[in-house]
Amino acid sequence: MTTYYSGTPKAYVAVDCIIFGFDNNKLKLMLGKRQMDPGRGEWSLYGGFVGMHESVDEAAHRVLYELTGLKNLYMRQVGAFGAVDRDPGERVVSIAYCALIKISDYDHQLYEEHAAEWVDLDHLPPLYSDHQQMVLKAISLLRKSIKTEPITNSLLPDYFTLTQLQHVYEAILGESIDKRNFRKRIMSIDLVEKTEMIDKITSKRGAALYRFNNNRYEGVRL
Amino acid sequence: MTTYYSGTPKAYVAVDCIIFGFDNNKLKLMLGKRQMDPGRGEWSLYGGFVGMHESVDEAAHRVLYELTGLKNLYMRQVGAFGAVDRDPGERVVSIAYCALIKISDYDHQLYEEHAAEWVDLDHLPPLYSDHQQMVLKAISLLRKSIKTEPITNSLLPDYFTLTQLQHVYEAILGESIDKRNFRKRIMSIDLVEKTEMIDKITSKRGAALYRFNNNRYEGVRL
DNA sequence: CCAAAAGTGTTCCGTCTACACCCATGG
DNA sequence: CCATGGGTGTAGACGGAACACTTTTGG
Repeated sequence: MTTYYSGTPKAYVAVDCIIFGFDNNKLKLMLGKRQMDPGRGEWSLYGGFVGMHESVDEAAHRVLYELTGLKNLYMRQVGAFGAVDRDPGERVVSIAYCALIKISDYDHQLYEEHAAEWVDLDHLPPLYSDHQQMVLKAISLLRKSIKTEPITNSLLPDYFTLTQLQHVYEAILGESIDKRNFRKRIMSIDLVEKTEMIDKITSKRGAALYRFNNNRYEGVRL
Repeated sequence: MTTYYSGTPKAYVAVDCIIFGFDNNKLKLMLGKRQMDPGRGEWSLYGGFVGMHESVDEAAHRVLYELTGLKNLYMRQVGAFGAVDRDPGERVVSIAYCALIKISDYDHQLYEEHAAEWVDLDHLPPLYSDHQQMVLKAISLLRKSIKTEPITNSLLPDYFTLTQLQHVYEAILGESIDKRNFRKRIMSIDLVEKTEMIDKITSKRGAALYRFNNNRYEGVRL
């Protein structure tokens, strides 16, 4: 071990995961009650410390994996949070990551192990430390990226109806969208393709199921 | 000092500043040669370690102040960089910040003290560690934010011609813009106001000098 | 007198928006 | 048979893009 910077103070470096899911036409956030001091019992994002032999990105993926059993999820850095007293007692700099998961893929056994809950985004409880700021920033980023990146495919199951897709857009943007205009836009980018399957669960008539085709959209706006 | 997290490893936390200026119709980046090991002599962004009694944001402002003598500059977090071996020898997580400064305000005595140089953005030398990635991400952010935030007022002197303003946009966006369309857009948002002053330096005929009025643009697109 | 930069409008085209009715079916 | 959600087209408004000539004056 070299000692180039001896005398310089170090800090704990953590990651916190803002995990979004989509269910019942609502955006949900995965929260848990903190199981360690300080802040035991408060609602909190899932997080963990960055190990010495993993990058910060890897730490975020690891934490998410430990929580959900899922790998290769959409994850994106939200930002570093470094107020002096953001953690009571110790100096912890935390790097927030936003993740999108398909709730249907989530291993439900893990709910109880981690005391995880899906909380409705517009009924958030008070959160530990600066976690609320992290969530707000993540939502703001989501709203921007939904216009240029195909992030919805991380939230929906493999097959879905156009109405479901529209609901995802509406939940993220926080506004309702005209059905005909929405379908026109979606069809003009060739983001999805129709399948032969029909969903009869949510409607009597039945709705065509679509899937994402893996074209990327380049420079497309919504 | 409490010891909630004893056993957890710590890391050095640093900030690095991507400092943009505008001169001679070009975007410039302030670089220096590293004056410490490791990497002594390599081209590098300016950075420093985060102290225990300052937030990460404050550390970034402090580093910028030490370098330029300027306070209250536009600064924006670019992101955290946390590869395991991004710093040779020690584990350093660095948080990059983008700053915009008016080159005319810069105290030129400080150039030599810090061996700072303004380097043309499209002739960047190889940079230390992951600093090039930081720069690329900062440029990408700049391109996005110029459409929604009045960042140009951080790059131009208090009084400027519309042609200068257009050159800033062109330099950041990396493409040329139609003069008439540009002026129409700028006038439709009321971003700037005409003054009685006339600049006779760059043209024989003389160009009207404008200044920013401090309206912010809310939700405006370019 | 001419080179060099400032300044100024119009037309066209594509995109976004608003808007309402019929369809299929399970219960 | 009716309630429920699925599916479809058009017209008007708006904003962005293309485009060229006149003005002023220092040298």
